[in-house]
Amino acid sequence: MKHPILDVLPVPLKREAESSLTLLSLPPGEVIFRPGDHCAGLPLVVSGSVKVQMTGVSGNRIVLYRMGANDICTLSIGCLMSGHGYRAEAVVEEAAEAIMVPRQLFDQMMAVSAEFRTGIMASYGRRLDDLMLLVEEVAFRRMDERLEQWLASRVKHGMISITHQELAVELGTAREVVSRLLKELERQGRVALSRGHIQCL
Amino acid sequence: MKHPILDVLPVPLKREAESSLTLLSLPPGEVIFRPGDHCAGLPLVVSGSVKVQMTGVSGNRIVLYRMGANDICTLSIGCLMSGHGYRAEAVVEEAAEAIMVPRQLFDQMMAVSAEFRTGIMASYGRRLDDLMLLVEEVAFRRMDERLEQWLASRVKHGMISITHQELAVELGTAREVVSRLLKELERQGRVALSRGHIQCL
DNA sequence: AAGAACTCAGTGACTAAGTCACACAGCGAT
DNA sequence: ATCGCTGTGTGACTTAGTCACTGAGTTCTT
Repeated sequence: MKHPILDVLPVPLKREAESSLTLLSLPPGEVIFRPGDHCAGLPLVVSGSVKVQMTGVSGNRIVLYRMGANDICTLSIGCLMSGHGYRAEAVVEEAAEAIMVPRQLFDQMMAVSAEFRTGIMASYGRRLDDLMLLVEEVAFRRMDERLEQWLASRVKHGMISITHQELAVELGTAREVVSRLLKELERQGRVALSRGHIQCL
Repeated sequence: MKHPILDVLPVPLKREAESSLTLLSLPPGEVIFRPGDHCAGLPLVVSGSVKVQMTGVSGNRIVLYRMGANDICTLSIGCLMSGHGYRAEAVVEEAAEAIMVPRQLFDQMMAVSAEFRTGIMASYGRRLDDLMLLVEEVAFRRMDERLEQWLASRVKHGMISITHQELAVELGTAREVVSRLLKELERQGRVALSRGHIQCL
């Protein structure tokens, strides 16, 4: 099976998982779950990239975190256990492959393997850490710094394809703020702007 | 034993827990853990109130959430599992009682009881939800609304004992901002201010 | 009891960020 | 070429955060 958390399972259970679970192919733009949705099982991300974002009462959105290869959708466990609907939304960015582990099988895995439990809990811990850092970032850091850091962290060949609106959702701010900060960077000769693209120099 | 999560355990393990675990008394102001601390075990809060806050790179602090009676310090599980130090700090507000479950015993409980596992995971889910709501609040909601809501949520007999600085940490903003907003509320005749106290009218 | 030392609160001046309203540019469809 | 849609630029204004400083209320000293 293609997800490392399954490799820690004892052989019989691993076999069962391999035979009963299928690899889902998720095209970019696909919405895996939306606010209010009920949780069908635990998604394990095998490849690609999925962003998790939430919409506030005000209608504003913000990206909370991303999941990549080998990640576990920890958010789903809470929904699975408490029966609440999701509060956030998951959208595929780069075409992804995922495995959906149904609740019953998940329970079995948790019961049987200490290593599996540790993996799940550690994943939870990381997510909690991510969110704590995000709170700090949103509450205290300057937007120009955050923007530059975001750009630096995901340039590919000096070029990024994204609209100002999308970038605003990444940072949890308004489109106008992003436009103005980018314009200032352009004036400083640090980037070149064109419709839907940012060229980092 | 005094914490409900322990009641779901099978009798032998519950007995063992009752005999080996002691109830810790924590006076107000006591720091249960600080950033960087290593995790000794899973704290279960039996009574009282504990706030969890973090300090940003800028030195600013913000309260992330509170734990009350019957809560589980979910944050500790991540540290326990991954071996990382804490990123936040826990401070006792109202004198609290807590039980500290050492890692080995916690592992045993997780191994033995499905109900215990479900309780732990559900607690994790709630904490994630809290933090997601906090992100939204900090990113998008107006400070005056947040301040009024905070006051409304914890008035006792119309009176609150807190300094503007402490209130600023609750909301993740600057002391001056709190002072100004409170002064405006006083001008509107909604509160009466005195050193260290806010009287809600 | 008087003064020193400390904590808490108030405020002006300024910068950063968010909101609102609107103009206009790039691009695809007809 | 024109229309319509989406994306971007900008001015004017409000809200929030920062800096520097004053002064008021407490507690400690002697």
